Amino acid sequence: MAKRPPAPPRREGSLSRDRIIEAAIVILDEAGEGGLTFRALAERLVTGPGAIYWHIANKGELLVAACDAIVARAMSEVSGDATPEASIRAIALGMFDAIDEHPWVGSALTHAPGQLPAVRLLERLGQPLRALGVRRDREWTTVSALLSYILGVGAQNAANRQFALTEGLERGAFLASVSTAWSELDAEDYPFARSIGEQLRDHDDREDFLAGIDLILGGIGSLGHGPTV
Amino acid sequence: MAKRPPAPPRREGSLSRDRIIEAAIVILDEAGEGGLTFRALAERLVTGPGAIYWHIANKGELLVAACDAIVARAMSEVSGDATPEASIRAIALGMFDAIDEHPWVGSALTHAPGQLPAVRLLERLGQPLRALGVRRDREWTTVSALLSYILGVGAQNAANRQFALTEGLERGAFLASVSTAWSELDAEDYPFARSIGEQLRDHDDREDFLAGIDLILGGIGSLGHGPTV
DNA sequence: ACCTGAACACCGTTCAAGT
DNA sequence: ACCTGAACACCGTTCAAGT
Repeated sequence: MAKRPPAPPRREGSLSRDRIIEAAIVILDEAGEGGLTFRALAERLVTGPGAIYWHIANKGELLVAACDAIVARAMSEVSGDATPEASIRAIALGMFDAIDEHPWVGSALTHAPGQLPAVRLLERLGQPLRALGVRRDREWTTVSALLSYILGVGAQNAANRQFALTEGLERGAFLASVSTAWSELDAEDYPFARSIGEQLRDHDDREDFLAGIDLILGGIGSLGHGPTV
Repeated sequence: MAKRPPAPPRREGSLSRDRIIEAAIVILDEAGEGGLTFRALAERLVTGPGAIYWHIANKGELLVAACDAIVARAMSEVSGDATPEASIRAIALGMFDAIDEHPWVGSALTHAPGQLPAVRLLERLGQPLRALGVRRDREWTTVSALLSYILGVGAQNAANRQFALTEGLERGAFLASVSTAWSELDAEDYPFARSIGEQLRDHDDREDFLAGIDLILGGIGSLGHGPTV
């Protein structure tokens, strides 16, 4: 008689890397970075903390994997666009919106330098940059600037959200408190910060983000693309 | 007979906010973010962990204070420059170099949104931006873009260093490993990343950073400053 | 007023033991 | 092969007790 097959089909509830990552994303969305612990994860997956280590090396790898799942999804949803500039805007906005929906991705991306999630973004930005006619020897510098800007905004958005969540403020209250704090700075040492508080109070993060992208695109455009030096 | 004065002069070794911050900076420089614990700090200051809480509310405040000390120093060392563009470059480079020397500042800055350290930087950038003739209603958008870029590069540099430190690699080895990983990516899905690995391997972080600043400045310049719309 | 250090409520990670 | 859960070596923070 044949023995039981050595690898019986997993039962519905069995653990897997993907199920763990999915649960991690839910926790991160609900409770922020501080909420993701192996104990909370184990509870949600109805198992012990040790079980998770069979599928994932450590917390860092889990964060990168969760981040990558979001970035991959976001990038796959970006549709091709008419001009290279429009493509770059669309990719950047896709990432912005993904981070807006999952703030923890902003900091996770930054903490995983050179790893898959960032590479996905880099790759998507690279194609339209080539189409723009950026010189080969300036490709790295140029994508790198775009990437740094996108990650910079993302990380700050993440920090803002985290701060507001910790303090128990919503966005409006948070901005108001910062704006007030700035307006109370020393008049002699901080004239600019004092005067700009108003613009801070009712700005639009998404518009500002896009304006920054356009500044960089403007800089790329004004460089000229000829074979100079 | 007069009683002992109620507040005798502190003995040399007594604790103070400043001494704590200084010690924190030393630890952060030597051991990175992970090395800063209240126990390590207490040991260095020859006291107990509880004593520190008399002078500082919590770890977050300590990090912001340490970060602020570095930023204040860096900004005070930036000298006034001939043109607004040169000033902005000098401020940005001053910050870059400070983060290069104290990588943890890169992430600390990002995690303290709207707080004093970032405001110092914002203030310094604001003056030359006005001199550049940026329209009043675009001031926030413009400094914000510069700030996001500077913080973005800073946070990534911090992450790179942290990663290399954790992995026990120096910069060259780290770049080589990333470059190799990229060149081994799927040829169909990652043509750009594969081809750019070479430029990554021997790039200069400081030059790239400045090139990004110049792109943004170029974008600001090409906008025109007139009273349009 | 300022400091001490034990104690509390957590972490990430490991590992013998089970199935 | 995969899971369990106690145990280890840490954390940040608190607080009664000291000076």
